[in-house]
Amino acid sequence: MGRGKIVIRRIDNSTSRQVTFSKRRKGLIKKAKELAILCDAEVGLVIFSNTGKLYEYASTSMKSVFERYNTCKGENQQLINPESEVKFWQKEVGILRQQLQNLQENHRQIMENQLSGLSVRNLQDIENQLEVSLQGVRMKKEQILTDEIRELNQKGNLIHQENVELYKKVNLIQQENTQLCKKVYGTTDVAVRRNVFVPLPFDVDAGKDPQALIQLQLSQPDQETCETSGSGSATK
Amino acid sequence: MGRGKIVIRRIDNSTSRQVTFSKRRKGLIKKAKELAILCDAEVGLVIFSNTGKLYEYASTSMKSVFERYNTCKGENQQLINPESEVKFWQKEVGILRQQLQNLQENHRQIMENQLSGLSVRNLQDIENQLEVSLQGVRMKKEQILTDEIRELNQKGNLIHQENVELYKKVNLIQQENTQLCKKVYGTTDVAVRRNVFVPLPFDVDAGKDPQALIQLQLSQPDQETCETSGSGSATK
DNA sequence: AACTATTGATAATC
DNA sequence: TGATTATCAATAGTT
Repeated sequence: MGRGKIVIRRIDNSTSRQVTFSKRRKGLIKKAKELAILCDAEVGLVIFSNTGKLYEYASTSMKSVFERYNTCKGENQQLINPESEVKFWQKEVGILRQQLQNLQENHRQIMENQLSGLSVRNLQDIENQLEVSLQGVRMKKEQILTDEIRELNQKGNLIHQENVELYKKVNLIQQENTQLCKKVYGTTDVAVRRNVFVPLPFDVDAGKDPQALIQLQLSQPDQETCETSGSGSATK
Repeated sequence: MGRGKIVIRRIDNSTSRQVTFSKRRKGLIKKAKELAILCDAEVGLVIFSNTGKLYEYASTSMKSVFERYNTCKGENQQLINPESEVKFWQKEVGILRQQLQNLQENHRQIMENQLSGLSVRNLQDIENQLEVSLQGVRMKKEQILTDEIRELNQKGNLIHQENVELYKKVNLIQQENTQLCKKVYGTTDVAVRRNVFVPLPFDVDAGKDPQALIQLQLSQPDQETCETSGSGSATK
């Protein structure tokens, strides 16, 4: 391809080498371009000179060529270069961002639930208030009941005392009767003396739990024995 | 360079294009090699065919070429340098990991709070159970009270009836007395007839709220008028 | 860098 | 795809 054939080995002469480098480099890049154009290929060419100078050609861009190269090769051997490292970290960032979003969504929902939890607490407050009110009602009810019991006991005692007095009077009259009978017939009037009234026991607490009574603070009359005889009619 | 000159533009004929690609690709790589050897250069060549197939040549290694390329370029323009890009993304990952950790810690605490919230619910359950128990106790108490009231009413009625009967007997005996007195003295015995007993009203419900009584389901006796007398002594 | 003799690459063809 | 070859581009050596 020139005035004479040459063997392909490093050119010792520095000048010749540089000259050849210039010529061949230009030719190489030209042919790379032609290949890319003629054959619709993506071509990347990087040349470092002996002296460290960079020459390059890329039909598209060097980045594109590198990435495509890594994609092709990367399926076989990972971690060939920094580009793939960048990809790796970018992927990591993507995953972390997704996780963050999920957690934040979760967080939001929990916060909403907590708000509803607060309303439950409010409901409990209301319920407590209701309970207080109910307790007031209950207290009043109990008051009414104990009052009633106390009044009933008082009335019972009154009636009982009346009975005792009546009993005394009956006895008194019977004695009078007896004396009268003696005077009239010289004997006792059997028809009149047929019954002697003995008070029935006024025992309202029979079978009751004493503690319940204490709790109720009832003023119960003491247990008594009394006799009763009855005939009654409602009048109101 | 062939049987005829060609213009450098995409070869429409697919077959021709592929053939040309083969030949020129080979030639290009050959020349790249020659350049690297002859001129002691570092050369990297990447070729993607129309069909996506990868062909490559690197005098040293593709990784070496890429790294050297990036080093060269990176010193001039920072943004292209994957090294710094990697650092950037690593930093980003660090930040995101920190955020994730914070959120997770937050999440954990909230979950614990929710657990304590559940225990509040448990406490409320317990409280509800307690309330049920209390209601049972209250019911029993009311039952005791109403039973007591009913018994008192019954005893009251009994005593009232006794009073009425005693009253009748007093009247009867008085009549007898009167008759006897007439027979003995021809006149009435004043000493014996000094008192006439009239039953006191047996009104336990006076001043009470009728609705309260209905609520208590008390079996109240009809309001009556009655007279009572009492006397008592404890025995238990 | 220019010139050119010569080689080598390759387009066209089979 | 490979071989052939006529042709021309690339370039080694010279100036």
